[in-house]
Amino acid sequence: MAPRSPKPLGPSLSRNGRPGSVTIKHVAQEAGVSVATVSRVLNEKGPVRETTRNRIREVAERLRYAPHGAARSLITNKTSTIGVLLPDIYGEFFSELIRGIDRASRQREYHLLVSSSHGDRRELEAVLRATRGRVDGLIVMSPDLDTQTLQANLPETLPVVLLNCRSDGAWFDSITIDNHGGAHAMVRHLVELGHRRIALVKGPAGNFDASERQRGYRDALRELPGGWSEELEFDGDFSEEGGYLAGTRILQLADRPTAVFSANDGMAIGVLLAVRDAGLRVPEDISVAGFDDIPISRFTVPPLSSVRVPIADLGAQAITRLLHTIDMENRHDRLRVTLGTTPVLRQSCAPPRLDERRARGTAPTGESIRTNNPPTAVGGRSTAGGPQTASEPTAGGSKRTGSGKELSGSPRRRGP
Amino acid sequence: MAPRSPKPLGPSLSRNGRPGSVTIKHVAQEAGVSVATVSRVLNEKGPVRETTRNRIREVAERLRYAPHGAARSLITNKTSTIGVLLPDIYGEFFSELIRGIDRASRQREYHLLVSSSHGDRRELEAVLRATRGRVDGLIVMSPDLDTQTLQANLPETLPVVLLNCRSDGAWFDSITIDNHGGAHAMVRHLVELGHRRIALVKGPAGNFDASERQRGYRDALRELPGGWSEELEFDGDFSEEGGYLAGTRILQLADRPTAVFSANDGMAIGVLLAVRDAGLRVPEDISVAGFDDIPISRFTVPPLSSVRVPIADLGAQAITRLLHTIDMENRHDRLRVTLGTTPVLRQSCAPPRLDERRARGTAPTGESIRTNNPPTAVGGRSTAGGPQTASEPTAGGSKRTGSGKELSGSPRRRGP
DNA sequence: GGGAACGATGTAAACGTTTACACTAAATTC
DNA sequence: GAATTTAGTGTAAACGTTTACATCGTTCCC
Repeated sequence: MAPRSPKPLGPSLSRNGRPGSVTIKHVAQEAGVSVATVSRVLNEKGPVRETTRNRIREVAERLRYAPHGAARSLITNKTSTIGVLLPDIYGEFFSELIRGIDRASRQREYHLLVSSSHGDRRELEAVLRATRGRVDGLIVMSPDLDTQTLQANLPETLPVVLLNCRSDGAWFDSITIDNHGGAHAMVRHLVELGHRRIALVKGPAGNFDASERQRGYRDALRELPGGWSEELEFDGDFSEEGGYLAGTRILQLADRPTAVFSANDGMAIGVLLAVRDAGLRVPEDISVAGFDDIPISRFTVPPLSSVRVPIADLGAQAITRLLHTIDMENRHDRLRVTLGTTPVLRQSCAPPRLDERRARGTAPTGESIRTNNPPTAVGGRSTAGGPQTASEPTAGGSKRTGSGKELSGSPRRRGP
Repeated sequence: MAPRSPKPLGPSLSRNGRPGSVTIKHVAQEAGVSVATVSRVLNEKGPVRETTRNRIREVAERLRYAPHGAARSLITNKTSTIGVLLPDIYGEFFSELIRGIDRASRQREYHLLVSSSHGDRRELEAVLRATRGRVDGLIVMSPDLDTQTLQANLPETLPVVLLNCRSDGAWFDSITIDNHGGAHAMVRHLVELGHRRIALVKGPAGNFDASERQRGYRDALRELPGGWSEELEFDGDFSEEGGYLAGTRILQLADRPTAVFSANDGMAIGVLLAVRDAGLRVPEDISVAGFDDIPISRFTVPPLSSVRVPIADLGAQAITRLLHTIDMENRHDRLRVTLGTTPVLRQSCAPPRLDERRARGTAPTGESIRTNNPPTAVGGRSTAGGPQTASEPTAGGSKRTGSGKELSGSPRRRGP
């Protein structure tokens, strides 16, 4: 590629004519030392005389020298980059996750090589192979993919953390959110409110999160005499549209359910819409609960009960673990962590109507409809502990003179 | 670092003992050819005998060889990676943008090095320098940052596309969305509905998008006899909370505005909430419009009028331009593109009450409150053309028997 | 049959770093 | 004052590729 040429390199002009790429050689030449010394100064390794050091620093600064990443990682075998493989689309969840990962990695001076969509398997393989020599580790989240492909296409030495995947038999580290526990707790809560006929809006088939949440739903209902029934489970695809469709179908059931648990918030919002379009009210006529607690859920009408997921934690922990593995050269044993999820109760859930409860014989424990819960702090993250009551702005039932003071949550800037 | 050792390298064990990293040498040795030949086969350059080629391919496959990215880019001076620098937090907008960029770049077999937050200037500088030898080009979006720092810390040869930045005097390419035009058109629409007293919820000070939208708002009002007035402009920060606060203050005005234009949808949702909490109704008592048309805006109550922004386009165009610049080695002239934005009308805007209009003397053109617009296709993206009527599911005013059939828009999966 | 042209392959230089090792001169130790 | 450490620096190998050039057979064309 490069023509063979004599030694003398122009002061800040590399041989191939493109200016601007000043190398360590230029710095060395300009400072009148060898490249080794420059390298030593810049990496603060080995002893260098004070005066020399200053001179080199000054020259480097003046020439705007920045080491060539590829060259460096070629020899050090470190890229200070970690790869992030994400499923096709993840909306709110996605951006929050990236944010968590980014923050944690920046702190440790690592870069992020992100790949957000990998449709078919061949594409995934291509991406995987392409990562060689580009990343020091990999964070993979692909709830509808098999880990086989991963295992086959990655060098065994590459540290990998699986996020929220079914990690069947794979020897990767994995960090998961407690989908099952969260769903179970939320449905359990609905049951405690007095609901017996609770519909489910499922997530996409084959999706790990979706199936775990379904499992949680079923297990919660299994504790009741009636158990669960397939006819109360409706297909969905994690989209608002899908939720709307499912909601519409649910409302057409002869014996209408008194509550709907949706496998994510997006679909739950679709259900809310369907209920409204059918001329019914939430939660008076039917309760609705979601999963994920995306930011907007506090602002739906009525505010949506949901299951809070520690998304940012998920990312941060993945990074921590990954970098730890990278540091300890030797492979330690496989990690499996499950992060707790927390039900957050808002106004979209209430006890079923009195008459319905009477008809079913579930004893009422208080007045018919709970409106405004007293603000209570949301803390902890245990799944085991029962659901908690949210302290966020409640725009629920009817009039409240909101002062705005109650607005809580981290002041995240969104938009533009 | 590596100990000097004799030539013979184990069949698939690199010298430093870490297995798994099989190099081109291993392949060459195994296939009984020189590395040059292997390289030629794998890159499909130069003539190689059919049989040799097959043998090499087979060996490479068997050994799971993947070229070392860093080594390759060291010599080719191409990384097939482009860097993406984003502002701290961008929620929906952010993920959509990444998605657009990712899709476009993957198609061209480019990787993405993402850096989403760069707080202070020193941090940004560090990130910028770190990109040397890691990326072939840069996409930068930082609506509240000066381009000076960029210019100072990047090699002149690096292709850069600025997204939605004030590109004062910089010689970078820049692609911008028509913030001014969109805001202008939306406010203009409110005016045509009969509104005269229109409040603004501003974005964060110093933010480019925010200030442009404010300018659009002012320019639209300037066309009226009254003009604009500072006392109708309220501080915001692009968050729902900020919108709620601003909304509350707006409603407390003695002479209450009949409409509110918010610099983004998040704040507009906050305003919706504030109105509801004050016991008033949208759009009967007050109209509300936002900006960005984030997915959720179709599902608020009532559905929010907003300005659609071609986010994915923004990303895709940036990539296209960038790669084009990379291909053409020589620098052509600076590009400045503005992408049109499209007002999308939903149920959150209606003519002001009859009595109010009479009091102000603005002639009513029809009946008092427009409820359901006939579904019309949303197309094109011209800002110049007037606002368009949305065809999305309307959950507005009161009961509608939604069939779900009207649900349109791309079937984006969200969640989980 | 003697080049010329070409096809197939190997050799080795480069890319920009880091770092083991060699070397010198000064400082320390005995 | 000699021996030994130590600080400061240079030399050159290595990292894993790509590719210009050299080499060696063939085949082709008069």
